[in-house]
Amino acid sequence: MHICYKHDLCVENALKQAEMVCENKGIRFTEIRKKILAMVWQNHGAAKAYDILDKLREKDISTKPPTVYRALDFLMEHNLIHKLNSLNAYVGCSHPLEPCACYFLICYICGHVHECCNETITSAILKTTHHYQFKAKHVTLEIEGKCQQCAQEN
Amino acid sequence: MHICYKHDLCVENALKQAEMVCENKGIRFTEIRKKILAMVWQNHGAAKAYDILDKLREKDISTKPPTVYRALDFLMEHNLIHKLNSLNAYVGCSHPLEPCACYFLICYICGHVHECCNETITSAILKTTHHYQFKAKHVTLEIEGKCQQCAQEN
DNA sequence: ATAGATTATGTTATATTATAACATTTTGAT
DNA sequence: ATCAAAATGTTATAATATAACATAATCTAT
Repeated sequence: MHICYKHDLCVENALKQAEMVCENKGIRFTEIRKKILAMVWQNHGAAKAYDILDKLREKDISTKPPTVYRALDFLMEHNLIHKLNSLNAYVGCSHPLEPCACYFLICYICGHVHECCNETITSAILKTTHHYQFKAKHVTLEIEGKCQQCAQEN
Repeated sequence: MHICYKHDLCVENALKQAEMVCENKGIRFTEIRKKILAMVWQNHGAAKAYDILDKLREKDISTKPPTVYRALDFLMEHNLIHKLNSLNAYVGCSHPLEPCACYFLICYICGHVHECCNETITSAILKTTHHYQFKAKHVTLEIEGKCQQCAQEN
């Protein structure tokens, strides 16, 4: 996966924003939630629930699936992460303070996930749903393919 | 779910088109595949793999998951059905002879799935992927919400 | 028409993903 | 300090999907 210059900053930033979101909303950003958010942010790929579980179990063997799923549910509810349904995996949200419909470019070579929140696509979807008088509540848009870097290299 | 005037015709048509696809491609449209395609087409909602399995087991108790998943994989490979990742369920394709990127409007009230293959959305996606020089291979676009009928009724 | 190759199906076992239900602990509000 | 609410712990199991190997059906070339 194409790496950040300093991915630590991404993680740090994500945690800081999460703190703010939770403070604004008056909800609790507990240690487990923090730890799991950091794990999802481990890189710019998508994290699998049971990989997170395994990692937690390295420190505390008694950790169980609901611990992970509850934290993931919490993080999703508050737009701190997104679930990628096509992968059954979870990815950090880069703008939790300003939630919006997000679309994902997923590289099947390197696993990199690019989140884009794109007016062009949003308005195209809106036009379509409006045409059918369909009241959209949630949009899943995941585009799998080969990212620019991987296309060059292969 | 809003029902067809004569849904039998939908099923019949789907099977006829599937015959043609398979004949064109020189692939085998076996009894199992036919039966499972018909089950997916049972209505305009999405069918769950294990519901199909249960139905098959009413006739032959020895039927096992791989039977279902193999048929579903075959049907997907040849664009006879689509998987809805947000539901883990499968829906018939209404134009298997002319495969294209399809988008789905899924009503969370009645379960109706509307397949739309919409130039507006397609070109918006194309514009975005092109911008990132991303070579898209597969698009998952599933829009959950309330369909027109259900919006009126509730 | 038949042997060998290919494709499809049967079967066993298990992997992967996720949740229900209830007990206990921690936190927040009064 | 007490009660209510929220979070976490724990047990059990549900739901979804695949690997691996055995057998059967079909196709292809002779």
